Amino acid sequence: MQTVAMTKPIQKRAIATREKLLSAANTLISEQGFDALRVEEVVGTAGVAKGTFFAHFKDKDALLEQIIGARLADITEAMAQPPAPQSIAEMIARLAPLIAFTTSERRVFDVMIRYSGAAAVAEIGPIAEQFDTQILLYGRWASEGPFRRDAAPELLGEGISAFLIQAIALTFCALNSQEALETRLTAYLTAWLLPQE
Amino acid sequence: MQTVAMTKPIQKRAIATREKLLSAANTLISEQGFDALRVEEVVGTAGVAKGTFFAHFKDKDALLEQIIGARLADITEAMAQPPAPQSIAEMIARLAPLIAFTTSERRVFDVMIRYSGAAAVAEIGPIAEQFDTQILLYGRWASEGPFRRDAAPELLGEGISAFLIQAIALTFCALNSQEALETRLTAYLTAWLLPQE
DNA sequence: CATAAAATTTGACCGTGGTCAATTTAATAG
DNA sequence: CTATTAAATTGACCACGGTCAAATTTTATG
Repeated sequence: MQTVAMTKPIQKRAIATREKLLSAANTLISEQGFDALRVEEVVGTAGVAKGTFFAHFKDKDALLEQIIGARLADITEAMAQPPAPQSIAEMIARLAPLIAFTTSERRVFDVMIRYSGAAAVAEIGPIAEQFDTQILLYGRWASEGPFRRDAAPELLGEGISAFLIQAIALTFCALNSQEALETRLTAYLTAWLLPQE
Repeated sequence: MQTVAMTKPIQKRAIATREKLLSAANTLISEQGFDALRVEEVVGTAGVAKGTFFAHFKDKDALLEQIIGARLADITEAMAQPPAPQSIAEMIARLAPLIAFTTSERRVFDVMIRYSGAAAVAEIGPIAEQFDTQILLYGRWASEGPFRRDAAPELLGEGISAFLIQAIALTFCALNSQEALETRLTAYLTAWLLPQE
């Protein structure tokens, strides 16, 4: 036992197997959506045994966490590129891709909510990490736009995130359309970011 | 076919069976908690066949929706009795029973979130109904206490609800304690109800 | 009562997520 | 090259939610 190789005991083909599983899952999801994903289909497509799946992912949701987290990362990065929005309307327009993805399937929203509350944990998951990043981004937006100045940017960011979730949650009730979501979110964010007293 | 009995085609022992199922479930939950509840145990305790369960409840969550909805109704009613809280601290103290129940088990929170977004649907579920009632209550509190006046009470109520959910969601991350929840909620509600500009 | 029609209940059966002891494969030492 | 050890993989198996055609019980009718 020398000084080398202490951090990573051993791994090899396992990385390739994991990639095969993720790739198979992504393919199946693109074909049939998140809700129709079956573990047996994933391992069948990947060409491995069922037990292997659970050697790589704690459960099915852990796989979804990785995949959804990765997609959120792309979306978040794209949202962060342009300069900060200078009005509520601009902000909501900027949030459109995130809203579209989050409302695309009920399952996506459920998994996101379940894994969202993990900020600041040692082993932070990919979804929680994205929530963290988003809150920071929203905080930056709040501080770089013509909005209230009496609260810490991060607090304002957390509020934006909370209102976004609330607006989306109400969307999944049958008769609330996308139109309603934006109207509702506008009311929330106006009261949150532009109080009149 | 005369003029009588058009609304209720037929029912009889079914009501008793439903009561047996609900009673059995409540007993089991009080003994082992929500998460350990098994449909087979419920029907075993109630003395009916498995299929009967699903003739009465669409799925397991539908049963939980009824039970959790009923408990929320009790809690909400108790919260509504005293006069409106006159400070953020009083408000959070008043919310204590609701917070305690909601954070008691992860499963409870998950079911509540899943069924919360149904306000204003024709066939409104018991949990969504309670959310609705709570938002109205919070709106009343906001209007009857020394808080901002530049937004509609119901909007303020929705915000309180959104922040409460956000604070609770963060609780389920390992290292956020009850203490942290109240601290966080205080910050949220202060910024929401008492903006300084 | 007898009989038909509808509501309710039944339990064998299935789909799918998840477990685990046994097997195979890769890494390391002599 | 062989032996030893640990990681990775396997697939039979289990747990549990949910389905459905058939059997049973209730209600309605003459």
